[in-house]
Amino acid sequence: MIKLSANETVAPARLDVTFAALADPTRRAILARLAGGEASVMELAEPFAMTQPAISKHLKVLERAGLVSRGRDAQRRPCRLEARPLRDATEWLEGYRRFWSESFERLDGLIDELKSMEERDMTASDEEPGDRP
Amino acid sequence: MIKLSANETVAPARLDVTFAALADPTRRAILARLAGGEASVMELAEPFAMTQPAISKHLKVLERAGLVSRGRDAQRRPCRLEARPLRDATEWLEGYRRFWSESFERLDGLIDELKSMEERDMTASDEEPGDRP
DNA sequence: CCCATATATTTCCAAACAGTTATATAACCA
DNA sequence: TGGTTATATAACTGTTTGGAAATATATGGG
Repeated sequence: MIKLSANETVAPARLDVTFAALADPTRRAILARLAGGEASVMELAEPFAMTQPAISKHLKVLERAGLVSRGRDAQRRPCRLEARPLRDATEWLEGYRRFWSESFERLDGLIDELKSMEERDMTASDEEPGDRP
Repeated sequence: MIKLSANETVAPARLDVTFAALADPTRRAILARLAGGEASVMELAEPFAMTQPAISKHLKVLERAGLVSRGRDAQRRPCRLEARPLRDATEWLEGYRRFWSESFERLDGLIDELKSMEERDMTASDEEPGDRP
């Protein structure tokens, strides 16, 4: 099993907003776009058949979820990907890896070993009862 | 980068319902409970300050998302965890690993190598433009 | 058959959501 | 200053969601 110590858990409310933010294809596409670098609201809105205020709303959702941060460049408010909540979500999902990974034992062993090599800076927080398998 | 071939992508609509299902703490707690084995609706409802129909609704959401399947045991409808959508969600998130994993290169190399050892049986499907970073 | 148990369905409500249009703010430029 | 561009906010609308309450269905046991 992947061992996640107490201070590596994520507040359930944050997972709520993270998963909710990811549950929309427009927002996932925005994240995908931002994975290629910063972009302005206009640039982000361009591929979509949607008005600019709608995109601004989506960005606010992403911002509230901590998935996007914004700067200031003249009248532009460039958006940047903030992947930290994605890591938290991934780690929550990793708790279920054994249910679908056939070579879970080996894979987990290696991931676990490598995890310990990374420096981690997670904030401690509580978890609803049994939110971890 | 983690290489995901075309037939390993997941239909965006499925990610929609998967992430939406995961965006609720009650449903995540139900999944956590099912990670310990099958359970009836009554057993699942017991820890919550919520009526049985509410739990049945949550189960229907999880079922529509493919996260839960159900059997029949007399008047009980035991629920079982189906982790396949969790794998799909995890794999989508893996596409962003390089944005938060410091030792991404090494870790990715190993995961990728191990991935190729697992037998995969994914259905081919399209993806919205740019839904992958 | 009647009854109890387990679960599902229906109806209703309030809140949240995703989108629109119209308007406001903010920063630059001439 | 006034105009233009970029973005945000407001007000409105239709749809979805999470929950309660009541009722219906299904299964097994006397």
